[in-house]
Amino acid sequence: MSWTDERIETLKTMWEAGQTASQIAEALGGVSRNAVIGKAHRLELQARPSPVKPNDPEAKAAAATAAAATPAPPVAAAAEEPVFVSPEPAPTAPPVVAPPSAAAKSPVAPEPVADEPAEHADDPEEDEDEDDVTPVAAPVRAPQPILRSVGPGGFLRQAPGEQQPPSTPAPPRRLVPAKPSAEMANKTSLLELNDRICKWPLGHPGEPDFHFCGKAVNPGFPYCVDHCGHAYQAQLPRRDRRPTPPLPFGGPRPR
DNA sequence: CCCTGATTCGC
DNA sequence: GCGAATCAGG
Repeated sequence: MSWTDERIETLKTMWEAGQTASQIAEALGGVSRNAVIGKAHRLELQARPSPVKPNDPEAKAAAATAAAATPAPPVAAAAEEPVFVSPEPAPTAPPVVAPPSAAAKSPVAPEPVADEPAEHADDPEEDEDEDDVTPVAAPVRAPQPILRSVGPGGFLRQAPGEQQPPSTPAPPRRLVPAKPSAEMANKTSLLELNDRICKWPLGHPGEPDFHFCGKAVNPGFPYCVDHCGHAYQAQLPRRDRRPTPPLPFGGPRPR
């Protein structure tokens, strides 16, 4: 897998939005977490809270040397660049949400299917399943304390099994770490992705109307039922297989 | 253990 | 340029 412009742009966007390297790697597909980190550094996207001490260069150098001979003596110091959070309150999604409209049409990007209001989001017996599917991405990620926001369906559902009591009063609204773009009012933005809303991208990263599907996921998958239908397709015999891989984020954009 | 990002270095 | 291996912190 190579770093196309689109992929790099997605990487930048997600990195700056504070997504973890693992999440980015998963979203991009075909690359490892390390690849993402490595690329991010090559793009000079660094400056993120790192587990590793930024201070004490000698110890770090020592450690690095222990692993492999490190000739480079660290130049002490480097001014600490404080990380700024946007002083403006984050533009949060409005409580009322219109169903996603076909905002961006592209021959490459998945198109939103005609959709009904999410009155009945889950039919438990919807099987596009196991035999002979091409796994594009699978593992579900542990939930992260990202701001919860309404999706196009109006609200988010939980499977009965994973109900969590509202023990914590009000999840504090997280301030947007960087570059909030205001015009995405109704759209599910990168910042609102969590493990239970559909991550199917609509439009192309970097474009103003780029957003994510945002419907409730097909449990166990990163996408909603509709988009799982796009993402996981039965293997056809090789001879008459369609030459169009439905990878999100993948395709080169014809301009 | 799991996760995270940082760094190095062979390719 | 790329990314696996390896590191260290949480």
